[in-house]
Amino acid sequence: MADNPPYIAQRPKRADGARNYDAILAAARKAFEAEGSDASLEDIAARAGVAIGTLYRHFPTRAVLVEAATRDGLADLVARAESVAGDDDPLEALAAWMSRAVRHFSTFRGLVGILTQSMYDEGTPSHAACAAMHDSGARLLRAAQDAGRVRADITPDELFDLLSGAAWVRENALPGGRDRSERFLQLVLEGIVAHE
Amino acid sequence: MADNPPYIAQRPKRADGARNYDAILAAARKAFEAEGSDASLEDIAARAGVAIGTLYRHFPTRAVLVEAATRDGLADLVARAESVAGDDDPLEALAAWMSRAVRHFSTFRGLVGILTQSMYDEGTPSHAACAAMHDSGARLLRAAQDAGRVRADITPDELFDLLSGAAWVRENALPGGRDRSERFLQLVLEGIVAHE
DNA sequence: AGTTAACCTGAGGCGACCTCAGGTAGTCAA
DNA sequence: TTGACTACCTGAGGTCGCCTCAGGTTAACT
Repeated sequence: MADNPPYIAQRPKRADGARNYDAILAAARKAFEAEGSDASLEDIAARAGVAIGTLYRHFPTRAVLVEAATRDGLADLVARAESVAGDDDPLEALAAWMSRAVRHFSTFRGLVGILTQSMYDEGTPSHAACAAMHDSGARLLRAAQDAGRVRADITPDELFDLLSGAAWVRENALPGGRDRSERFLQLVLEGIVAHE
Repeated sequence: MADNPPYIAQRPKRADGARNYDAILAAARKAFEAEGSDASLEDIAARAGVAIGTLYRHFPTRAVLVEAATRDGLADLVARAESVAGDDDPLEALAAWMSRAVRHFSTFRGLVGILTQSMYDEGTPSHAACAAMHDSGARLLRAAQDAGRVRADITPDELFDLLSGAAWVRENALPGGRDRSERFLQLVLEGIVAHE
């Protein structure tokens, strides 16, 4: 028990270190978006103008790099949940947030998988952020349920399953095809709303 | 246009060839189930008691091997669709078939992804089988819609999105955790049924 | 200017992918 | 049964991505 917490990347204080950290992160985001979460780390290092060892110094693991690259987005998602929490219609609030979440979950190919793993596996760099996001979503769900707008028998985990499914569909869309995740979410929501 | 069709593996006629083909397929199925669709091909060859070159002779591509390993399952799915097509309740028939499909789609990690790609990308070894399965599902959907049991505005593609989402959830379940795809499917179906 | 430790570099070992030149052995016809 | 044909098999080796580590560099602070 009490495994020491997973390593989380932090921006170095020395000027050269910080510069490289930023460059790697920028290159990583671009590469992930273009090629998915399994993009070549050596490519990322090269594009950042840095030796491979430097990349590993700052981000000892691919998971650590992914966490750093998606940190802001997840935090934003949590913030947004709090901002819509006071809306008139809690169902609208939930739906809007879910749509946002799906979009973030499918920022690049492979992200949903990493996030769903992280959701349940402590010891993963993204776990803390995921847990926070889980709570955000759970609160919105609860509010919609308390208002009688969503079936009472839906659990947060089920909500995230549906959400992940939508994100997966989105991230696996053919390059040309349009986004079908909105429709997915719409259908899912209709299976979830309370029919008086 | 008229790209030549994708290569499909076929069992050789010579005795040694057929033996090795079978051994590789058996080893591949086991490996895929244990480690997902990206299991090491060299391991598979070794476990089949065959040199790596032999594996590539029969299955020039990972996709070809996956196709061969899942061929029977897909065919079975199509057959089953035809067998339930005459059932009393077309919604029941559809639901039962979807549940089966989800189970087959998540035979091993990575399969759903391959199948959804194959669904829309001709030039993929599994495309023909996927297209056949697509039609099977579409027919069941159509029957349920004609009977007024399912909303008329659902398209086959949407059906398969939902189905893939469920399969993805299932194949990404934590080793310990129980299967949540049944519940997923149940919720999805409730968003799809016609409300009188 | 000197010291220190944070930082950077890139060669190199490992495993997986895939190819190909050369060897082996089923099969069939005579 | 024998010979010839050719489908089939083998495994060394080139490529690439992962990751480590011994040794060199330099920012930052005194």
